[in-house]
Amino acid sequence: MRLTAKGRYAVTAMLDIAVHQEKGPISLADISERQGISLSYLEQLFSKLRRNELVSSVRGPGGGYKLSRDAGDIFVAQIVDSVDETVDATKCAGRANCQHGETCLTHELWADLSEQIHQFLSSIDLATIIANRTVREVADRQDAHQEENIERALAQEA
Amino acid sequence: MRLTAKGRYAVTAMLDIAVHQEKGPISLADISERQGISLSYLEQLFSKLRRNELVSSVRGPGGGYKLSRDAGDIFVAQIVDSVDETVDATKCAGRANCQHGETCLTHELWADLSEQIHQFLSSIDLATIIANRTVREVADRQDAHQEENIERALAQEA
DNA sequence: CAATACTTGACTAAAAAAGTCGGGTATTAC
DNA sequence: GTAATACCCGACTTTTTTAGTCAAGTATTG
Repeated sequence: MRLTAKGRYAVTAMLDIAVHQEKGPISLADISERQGISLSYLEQLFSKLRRNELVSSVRGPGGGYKLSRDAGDIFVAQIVDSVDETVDATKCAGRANCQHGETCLTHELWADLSEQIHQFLSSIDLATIIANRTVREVADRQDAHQEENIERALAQEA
Repeated sequence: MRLTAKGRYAVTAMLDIAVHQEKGPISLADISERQGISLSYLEQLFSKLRRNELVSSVRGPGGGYKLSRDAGDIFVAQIVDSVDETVDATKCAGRANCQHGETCLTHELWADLSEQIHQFLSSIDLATIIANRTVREVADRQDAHQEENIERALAQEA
C-alpha cells in the first residue's frame, strides 16, 4: 500500500465527480480547471480508473466521465490501488538474506500493518466523505450568514 | 501523510529494534544485515529518528540504538512522519486557481481523509504489532469504532 | 591507543512522479 | 456530413524523490 500525491490526485478527481455527478458526465477539462491538475495527467489517471471499472466514459460533446456505480460502493483503497499499481509489498520473495527466519519476522509484521491500512482505506467510501462534509456545510451556513456569499459564487459558476 | 518505501524501511527497522531490545543497544550493522537495508541509508533514517527522539544512541563498542521509550508509546505515524517530513498536505495555499471556493471544497475533503489516516496510524504502537502476530483483533476494534472516528474528526475540524 | 560504532554532510545514480506532445477515435449538434 | 467536443493512447521530457555512496569526522570502550 502506497500513499502518494498520485493517489491524492486520483481521489480528489473522483470526489470532484461525485460532488458534481448530478450534472451528468464530467469532462476532464472541468476537473482540470477546478482542481488544478493538468489535463494530460488526468487522462493518464482516468485511463487506469476506467480499466479498473471505477468510472465509465461518455464520448463526444457533452461527454465526460461518470462514476461506474453508486458513490457508496466506491472505496478509497480501490482508487489508490488503481493508479499506484502496488507491487510486492514485502519484497521478501527472492531475497538472498531471508533464510534464517529472522528477516521474515519483521517483514511479516510490516505486512500485517500494511494490510490493516489497506482494510481501513477499504472501509471509506466516497458517499460517506461527501455526506459528512455536506452535513457540516449546512450547519455552518445556519450559524454564519457570510457563507451565503460563497454559495452565490458557487451558483454563478455553474 | 505519505506512505512510501522510506517509511516502511523506518518502521521495519524500529520493529527490528523492538524485537531485539532485550539484548541491549542494537547496531545499525545488525539491522542492515537482518533487514537487507544498506548501512548508510539506515544512518540517514536514524539521524532523523534520533532528532525526533524516537531512539537514543549509545556510542562505542557494544553501542547502537535503542528505543527512547517503551514500545507501547511509539506509534507508527510518528515514525513515518519523522522520515518523510510531510509537507503542505493540501498545496492549496498559494494556488492561483483556488479563489472561487470550488477548488477548496475537494481539497478539504482530501484533507479530512488524510487526517483520518493519520489518526489511524497514530493508534498503532510497536508493542501492539509485536504482541499480536496476526493483528486481526485490532483491525476489528478499529472497524467497530470507525464511524465514530469519522464523526469525531469532522466535528473537531469545525 | 586501537577498535567500534555513531555522526554528519556532500554527492550520485536510478527510479518514480508529474507534466507534455501529437496523434488518434467516437459522438453529438448543426 | 462536417465540425466541434472530448475521450483515448503511447511516447517523450522534466523534475523530484529514493536509495545508496563516500569521506571525514567524534565519542566510547577495552
